[in-house]
Amino acid sequence: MRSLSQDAWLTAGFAALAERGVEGLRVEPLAERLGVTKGSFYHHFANRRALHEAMLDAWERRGSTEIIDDVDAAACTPVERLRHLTHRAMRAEPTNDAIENAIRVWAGTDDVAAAAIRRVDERRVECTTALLRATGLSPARARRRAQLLYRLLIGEFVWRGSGGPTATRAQIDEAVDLLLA
Amino acid sequence: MRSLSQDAWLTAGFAALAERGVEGLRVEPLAERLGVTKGSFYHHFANRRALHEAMLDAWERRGSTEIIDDVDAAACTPVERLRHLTHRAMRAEPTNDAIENAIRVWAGTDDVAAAAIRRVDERRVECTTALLRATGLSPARARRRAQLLYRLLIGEFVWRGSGGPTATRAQIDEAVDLLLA
DNA sequence: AGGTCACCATACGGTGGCGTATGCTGAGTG
DNA sequence: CACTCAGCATACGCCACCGTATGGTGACCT
Repeated sequence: MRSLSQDAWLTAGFAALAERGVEGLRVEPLAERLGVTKGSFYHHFANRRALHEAMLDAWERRGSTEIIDDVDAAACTPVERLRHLTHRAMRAEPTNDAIENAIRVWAGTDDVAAAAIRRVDERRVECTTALLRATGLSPARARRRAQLLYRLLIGEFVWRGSGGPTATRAQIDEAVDLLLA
Repeated sequence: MRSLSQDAWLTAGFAALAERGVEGLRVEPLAERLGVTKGSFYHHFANRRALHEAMLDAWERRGSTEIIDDVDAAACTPVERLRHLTHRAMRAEPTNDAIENAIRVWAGTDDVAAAAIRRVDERRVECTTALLRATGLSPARARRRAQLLYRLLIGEFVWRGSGGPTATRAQIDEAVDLLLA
């Protein structure tokens, strides 16, 4: 099947992206990892760039539904939802963290990547803003604090990636408490 | 002069690092940027790796003194110092931001870079912790909140780098207020 | 049985970058 | 004035990777 193999390349691509960043997204090493030659790659993709964009697309698509589903899943009151969302978002998943960080870095030198992560960021902040408003904060304040929380989230991801400490549940709860004060 | 030319390579290196990340730290492009050939490079450095480590060393050396000097410079009360530090640290300086981000990413695949940024992080958090303790917070709480603030700082740097909004003075002040609550 | 096509291998030319070898030049020194 | 040496140029071999061209193979269809 064609789509199956395409997916295999995408999966291998995300693994490489997590390990080495965009620069690790090279055709021949990926082929070796998959146990084939690059002849296969150029059968499924026009060129290296096509893989890149397909990956960005897949990542954005997955990143969009993920959060909303997750927030809708459990917890009823806005505050409970916010706590759930925060814990969920901050929990350590090395591969996903690394991918997100890599794409964020990638965005520094690639317009398509920048556009993708910008849309994802916007959606996430929008979602958080809505939750904060539902707890009674004014629109402007809710947005400011949503951005604050989002910076915290990014900082957590990135710091962990460069050897920093992982936030404890207590720290996360304390941060949310402070935001709701 | 030998040391002068070495510095020129370091300066060019930091510019390349800010623009393209570690992968932009290539000998021949740097040489072209400096208007010489790579023959010059290999006169000053044993190899590419030597430049990398020299840059990490220079960055860490500069990053160490910078903060302490800055905090000692103005403002008297701990709270004033904290505000000054926060504003100073968060102010947008594209090149420095980019260098810091690049080194943090670099740390993901390079042990020497990881060790360097780890030491810098530790020093900064230690400094912030001391300030927070001086405002009356308990040692444990001061440390937790210093880490919180540091995550915020990293998040600000990185988000800005990927197209996010720049924190306003009001947002920064609000964050500090929340931390001191 | 013959044809088609998805899927992959092999071989090739081209490029960009690393590191080395070697030669040139001009400024300082005895 | 001859020597030395820092500083750089030039030219080379090497490697990793990109993309293309072309051929092979097995499954599936008719």
